[in-house]
Amino acid sequence: MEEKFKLENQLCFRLYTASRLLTQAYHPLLGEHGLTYPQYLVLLVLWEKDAQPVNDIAKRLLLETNTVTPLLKRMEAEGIVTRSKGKEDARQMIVKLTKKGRDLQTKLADVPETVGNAVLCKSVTPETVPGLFGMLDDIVEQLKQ
Amino acid sequence: MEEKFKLENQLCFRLYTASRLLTQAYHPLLGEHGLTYPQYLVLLVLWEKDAQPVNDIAKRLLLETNTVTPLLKRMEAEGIVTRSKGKEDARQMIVKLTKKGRDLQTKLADVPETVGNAVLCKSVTPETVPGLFGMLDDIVEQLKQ
DNA sequence: TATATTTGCATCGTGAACGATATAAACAAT
DNA sequence: ATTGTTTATATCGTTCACGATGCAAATATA
Repeated sequence: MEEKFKLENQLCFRLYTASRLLTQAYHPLLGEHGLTYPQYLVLLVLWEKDAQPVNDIAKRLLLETNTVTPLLKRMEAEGIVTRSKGKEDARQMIVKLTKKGRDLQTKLADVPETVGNAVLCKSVTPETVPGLFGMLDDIVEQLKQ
Repeated sequence: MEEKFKLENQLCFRLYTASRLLTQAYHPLLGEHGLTYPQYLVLLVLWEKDAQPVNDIAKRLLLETNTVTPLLKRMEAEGIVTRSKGKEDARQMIVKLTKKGRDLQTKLADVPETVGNAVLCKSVTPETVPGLFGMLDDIVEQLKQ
């Protein structure tokens, strides 16, 4: 009854903490450009492929549309994206980058490396990261059911 | 400019997703008893050591007190904990488990194993988990600065 | 073609997270 | 003792997450 409830034995608490702290490491870099971390994730998706419906963005990030919709509306208010009804399917809202949204990619060019360097330590190195990625991917795949 | 911005190359996105999905796995088990995952974390802390000030709980969870305070007030409203001014230091709020809070430990006895089994997969096994824990702990330690 | 179902998105409510700020108690330094 | 500083917690505002629900467009079925 004791050991299994110890915080040190919980995978979830570690993931939760590591995720929060690493997200915080992005904060000063993104905040400079008025972005939050989830908004940055949306940009990553749109930089890969512009003009996507809300649903595709949500699926890519494994989020619900009711999380993504208000987030996109804030990004629209900031002039980073536009949202317009789909031509062939009027239910869809197509999200497109504005020039400002595209230009952010150049401005944020150093972010991945800066954050990447911030986490490098004894057991997390270019050699061990692929193994870590593999385990996290397996966990995600397992839990997507 | 391309590769480094790919979602698949982001450690943070993996941690963020794995954390969210694993937390979701707790949801049906905890919701049955009216608990959220962060509230469950507070219980883990108090089951280890009852009667702690807000600050000690927050530090243990690496959270700010402005996150923990409203959370504790909700738990107090549910009758899971009590909050009372400290005797020797009147600034502190000492958080104690009620009988209901202590009894939850018995009721939630199966939770760690149930969730633990849910994440087991190819690359995440009793043999590999210590390595994963080590890397996540290093990341957390690194980012706590 | 009329009706039913599904799909895509939005709205609403609740509970975190967290930066910024406030307040009161404890402690330190005159 | 008075003033200043630190410490412990609380309050406020904004932004996620996410379950539940609503609605209109698309699609399937009768």
